[in-house]
Amino acid sequence: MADNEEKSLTAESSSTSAKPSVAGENREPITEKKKCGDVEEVSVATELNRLSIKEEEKRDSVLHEPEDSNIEAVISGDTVYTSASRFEDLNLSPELIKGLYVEMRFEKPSKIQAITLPMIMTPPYKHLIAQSHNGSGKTTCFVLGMLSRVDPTLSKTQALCICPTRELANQNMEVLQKMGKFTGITAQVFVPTGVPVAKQAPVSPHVAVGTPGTLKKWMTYEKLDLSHLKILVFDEADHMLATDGFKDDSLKIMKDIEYQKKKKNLDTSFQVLLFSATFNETVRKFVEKIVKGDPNKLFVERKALTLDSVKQYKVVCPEEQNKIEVIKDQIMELGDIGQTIIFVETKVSADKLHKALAEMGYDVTSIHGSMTVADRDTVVKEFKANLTQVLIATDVIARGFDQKQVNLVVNYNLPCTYNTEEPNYEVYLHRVGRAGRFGGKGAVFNLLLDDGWDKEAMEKIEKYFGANVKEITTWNSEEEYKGALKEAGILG
DNA sequence: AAAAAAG
Repeated sequence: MADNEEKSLTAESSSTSAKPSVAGENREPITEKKKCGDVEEVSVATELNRLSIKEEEKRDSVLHEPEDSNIEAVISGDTVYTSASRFEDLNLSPELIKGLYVEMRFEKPSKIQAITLPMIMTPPYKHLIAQSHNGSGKTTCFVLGMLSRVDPTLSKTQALCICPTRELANQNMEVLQKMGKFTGITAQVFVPTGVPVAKQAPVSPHVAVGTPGTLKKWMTYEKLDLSHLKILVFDEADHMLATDGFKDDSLKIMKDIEYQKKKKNLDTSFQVLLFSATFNETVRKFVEKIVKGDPNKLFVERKALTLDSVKQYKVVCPEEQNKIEVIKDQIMELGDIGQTIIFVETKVSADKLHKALAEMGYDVTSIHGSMTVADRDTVVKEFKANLTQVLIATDVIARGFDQKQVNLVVNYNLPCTYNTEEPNYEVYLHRVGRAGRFGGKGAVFNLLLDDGWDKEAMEKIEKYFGANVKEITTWNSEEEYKGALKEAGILG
């Protein structure tokens, strides 16, 4: 109930939405253009290199960026976008600027923010498909994008963000509320609460954030009117539009928005932003078809996606039971290494591992989709408050979950693709990305069995990302684990 | 068989 109450972000009086300049007068454009049909292939590598030298000098900035070379950008149309080296370059309202500095405590845009924010905010508002590394600041891109495009004086829902899980929806809502605290913009999260949607009163927050099922419900019961929508965001877009993900729901919501607009004889167009750290070839092709009319695109080369700051290790355990011993003896007894997430494949194995460790007297929590929403919320709240140190999880929190203190990720099982022999490369990358947020240090332990599939899958993953995954050669050697964690920089 | 969902 409380979750679905409309929340005002207001702390001060509102202002009209800001419009950024089309191109900076005194700044150099980020692009070197090469004509290629009606689309221009644009290399931003030169600019990025220049930026990284600059950033090297200012070491103490809040946002530490992982290396962002190997980015490929395609800009459509004639608009020249200028990389925003400061938030002031974006013509944001003073209230939004205040939110960025005072509430978020940002100093300047991260690389992905510097590049995409002008693309998002400059009219004509083009669609954007943007890929960038885990922990590089994508959320700020689309949250700021939504906030900057909302007119606070118009009491209509103008921005919508669709997320794959309630946890991510809640997390994005928190960021939005913080960033927009001084703007007067209202926002509401749409996730299951236990109260039937049919019994809810109609609402019209400026910004809506939610999960597909609940959003669909609110729309079909005509409790949420999106006929004035200006901007639609898909967080974890590759999963939101994947066949084995939320493709049908996502397309249905897009159709319903158009229908709502048509019914009121309003312009049916709206800007679409697609953000993710991963876009495999299949999804990428499909995604490019979804957003019509030459979207701006930003992609990262696959081999450049793994974070250098997060060291990866693998260890072959003779028996399944040994995995629990590794967790017990090598991880639970380490002392101060920050927080840990242990990923398992199924809900049942999450419960089993939780029970096993609890019986040995260890203080762990777990989260998966069969738990009550109240329990899920509590577990996340406690973990985010640093009250718990070890969290066992299914892939509910594989994507997007942002907790800076997570230094260690354990893959109790390697992620596999359902009904195939293939490992799930995307999920692997997302899990690993829970550690080392915003350039922080991290380590990953992959617990393998000696049964063939595990080792093969691990090798495929290494090859796919060109990753260096070092082997811990003796599964029960304390020195080796400690050495690994010291090497990763998370053990003193 | 992860996830979302008064399906």
